[in-house]
Amino acid sequence: MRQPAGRSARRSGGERKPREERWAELIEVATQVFYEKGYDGASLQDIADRLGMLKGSLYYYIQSKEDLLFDVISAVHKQGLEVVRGRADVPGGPLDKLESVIVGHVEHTCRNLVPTAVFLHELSALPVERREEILGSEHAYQGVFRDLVEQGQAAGQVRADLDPRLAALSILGSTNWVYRWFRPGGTFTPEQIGAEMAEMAIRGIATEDVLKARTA
Amino acid sequence: MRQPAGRSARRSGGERKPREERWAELIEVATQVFYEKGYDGASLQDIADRLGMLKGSLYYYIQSKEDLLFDVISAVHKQGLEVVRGRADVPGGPLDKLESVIVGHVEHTCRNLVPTAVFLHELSALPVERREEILGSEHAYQGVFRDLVEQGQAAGQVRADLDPRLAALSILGSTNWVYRWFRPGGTFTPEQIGAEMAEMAIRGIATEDVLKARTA
DNA sequence: CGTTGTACCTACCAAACGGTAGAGTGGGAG
DNA sequence: CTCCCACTCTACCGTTTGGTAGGTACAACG
Repeated sequence: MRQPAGRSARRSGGERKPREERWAELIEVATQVFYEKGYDGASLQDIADRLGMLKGSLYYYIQSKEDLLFDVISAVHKQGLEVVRGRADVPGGPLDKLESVIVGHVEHTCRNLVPTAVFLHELSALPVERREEILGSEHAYQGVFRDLVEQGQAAGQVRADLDPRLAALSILGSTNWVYRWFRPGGTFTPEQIGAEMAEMAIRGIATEDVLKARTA
Repeated sequence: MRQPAGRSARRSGGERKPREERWAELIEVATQVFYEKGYDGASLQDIADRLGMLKGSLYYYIQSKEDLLFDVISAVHKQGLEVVRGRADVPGGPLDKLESVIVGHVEHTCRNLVPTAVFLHELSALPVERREEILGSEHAYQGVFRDLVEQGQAAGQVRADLDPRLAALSILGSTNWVYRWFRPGGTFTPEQIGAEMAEMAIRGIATEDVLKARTA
């Protein structure tokens, strides 16, 4: 099949959309298609079909398929990073901050499930340079968590024998994994999930003193 | 380019390999290629090239590309499940079992990094029926963890207010995430990582009593 | 020596892929 | 009324894809 050719004769009614609005639609549709089929499994034909557009017309908006993935991923990553960094600035001790960060991170993941899944799953489809352009060479996300763990250790609130990087990766693992099982309308709300996960994570790394104070 | 045609005239020397040995090579190469390029991004041409074989010849061994992915994934999943189930039968209380399960799971992941990554990353490339054929309809892996959490609660060793499924998913998240950052020869050995992660996970869900006893 | 079966090659398909060039087409501005 | 240009379509390209049909060299066996 060269081109569908069926739905030609100009989409009836002919509601023309302005550039910005159409671009937003493109990103949204592309995100959804990448989510369903993966980057390599998705074709520009799929995306164009859902937009009621022909494949070639997409190139009025994009330069390449890869650009599309890049835009999808960098948008959601930037957004998430802002959330997490904002939460790290909340008043209180390191553990209070960490709690806020975890809750914020989980909520953001749940509320942006599809783009987040694309980010976490398809990042590897980008060439290394563009990947690092997004992540920042020293893994910004991971850094926020690790820094808070270290601050917690300095304050005597986190077990000193713990490796901060390992602890950060453990917490990031459990929270990032959420994108694989969370479905809106399930048993728990994003807030509940965030709260429970924060509780587990913090108890997992805290010193005895903190735990006693926390329970009391 | 139709076919390379360069290395024709029958692979010189002509060391013929018996079926079983060649099959093992195929699986190993396919696993590696799927790991590097993803299932959709990998082509049978890639795989055949690395085997020093022509694309068409692969069909002497397989029926379809999908079969290859299925075999890779189901093998490593079965193996991992055996490890985890075996560890769950270790003598001791629920938390001792859970600790052993976590350590075993992490070690297995680290020692089978490439196939595990393919399993966790490309499972979604399989059609639902075959996916469920592997996982078992009620998520066998997750079940092991959840059961242990519930047993822990029954024994008063795990906080009663915790949702067992959520706890299991949290633990599975942090341990499964390991495939994304572990590299052999890094700072930590699989044993160390397993031990630390088990410690964090168990402290995260245990009751105060258990924690006091654990420290002492 | 002839037969048989294994393991691979040759040569090909139709379909789909990402991408390009250029021709409309309709609405808004002058 | 006209002209412009934002936006989409038509028609195509070269390449690669998963997959197939039939042939062939070789070793083992009777």
